[in-house]
Amino acid sequence: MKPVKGKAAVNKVSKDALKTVNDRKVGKSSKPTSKKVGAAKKDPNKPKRPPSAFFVFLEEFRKTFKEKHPHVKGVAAVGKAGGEKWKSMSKSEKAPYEAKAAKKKTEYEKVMTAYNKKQASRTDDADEESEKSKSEVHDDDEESGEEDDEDEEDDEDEDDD
DNA sequence: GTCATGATTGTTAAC
DNA sequence: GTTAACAATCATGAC
Repeated sequence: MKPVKGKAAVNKVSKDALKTVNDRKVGKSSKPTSKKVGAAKKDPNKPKRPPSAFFVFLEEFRKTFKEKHPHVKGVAAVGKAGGEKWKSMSKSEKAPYEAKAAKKKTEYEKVMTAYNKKQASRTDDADEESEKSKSEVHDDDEESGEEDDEDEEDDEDEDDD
């Protein structure tokens, strides 16, 4: 179990936004306009974004990096090294990672569609349910089970390449 | 014991 | 079109 991930994912945002942004793009513009900050509400049920090609590569790179530099601790060093290597890689070298990322993206779109549908129907339902739920215990819908796409991950994984 | 931080790039979504 | 947010990772320090 890794409860930390949940929080890490959330908390990292703040620091990421603070520093990364500051370093990366803020340079171009100084617009503190909090766009989604206020509008974006966090949905624990919302599917996570798929890893980009770089992240797919990073996963593998981390393993290699750790083997080569077992004494190096911290993800910062790995991230930096991975970033440099990524830049030095040729398109053909990145291809397999991009393919994997594309696959994940497709899945993500699928899940998102289902999620959006669910949200829509839920909102609709919520309207009616809100009345009923007053007297009834709203059953968790999360149900869970519907998440379907899980099975795919089985065959996806190591694909070919 | 729990949480934030650190570093990277790509992609997405909101404006 | 622009830009902020977020995706993974994990040892470590701070509280």
